[in-house]
Amino acid sequence: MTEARPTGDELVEMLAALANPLRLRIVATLATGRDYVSHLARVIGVSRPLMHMHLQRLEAAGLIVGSLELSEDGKAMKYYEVTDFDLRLTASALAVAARSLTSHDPDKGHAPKESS
Amino acid sequence: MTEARPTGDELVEMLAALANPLRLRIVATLATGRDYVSHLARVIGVSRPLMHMHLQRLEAAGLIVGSLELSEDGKAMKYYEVTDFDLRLTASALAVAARSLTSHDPDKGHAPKESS
DNA sequence: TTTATATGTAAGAATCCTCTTACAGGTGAA
DNA sequence: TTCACCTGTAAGAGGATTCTTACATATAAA
Repeated sequence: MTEARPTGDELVEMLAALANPLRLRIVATLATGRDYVSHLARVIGVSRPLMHMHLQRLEAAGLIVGSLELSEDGKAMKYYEVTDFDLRLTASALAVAARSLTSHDPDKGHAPKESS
Repeated sequence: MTEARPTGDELVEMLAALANPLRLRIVATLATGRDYVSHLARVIGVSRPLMHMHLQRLEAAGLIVGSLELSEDGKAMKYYEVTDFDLRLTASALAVAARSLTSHDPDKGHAPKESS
């Protein structure tokens, strides 16, 4: 187990990264082996800038990692691969993660009276 | 295990529902026991219409269920409680779920040439 | 009747997300 | 030089999310 226990904020970021059909498909594709962005964009059928953005989102969440390498013919290739994350989503597990959320805003008075 | 294996689309909806600090806190609170929306809004510190919206989102994803009941003094109370979902998020598990995604659009030609 | 509780829902603003188009740079081969 | 690859990023449109305010309903108690 590499990804021990993410904080609430980290968990939200991970879930947000995975809560997208295209990004889910990207992770699924990378699960079968590493690949570089242009090829990945072609395989999945998406424009390269769009792929680039989604890969950044997944990497920021810690679900994939990229490394810029030089191919034999000298071209710069950015290879991505999945990290070995393992998240368990149950109500009680989420309750634990929720304790470390940093979006309380206890000062800002929400919940106005709303009396009509 | 109640939630056997959601489809790709269902999984995305579940993840999207959980990928929000407030909704994560709602699930965490309901994990300690059922509650009705007005009280839940007060406890968490959010306006009731906002709580209502988030509860709908969570219920649509199948993470919570609500039941409208009549209290002793005749008031209508909508109680929500968590379902016993149990999701495992690994790269290979996501790869399985991704196969049942319904957002291919194989006709619509993405990935234009983009040659400058 | 008025007050307090509960429910639902609609309209609008502000913001975030998604995606395309267009530009910048680089190397190697014809 | 030109073409075919690779990389990155910025601008803008369109739509989805999030949240507030405001309205509507109902019951019980003072």
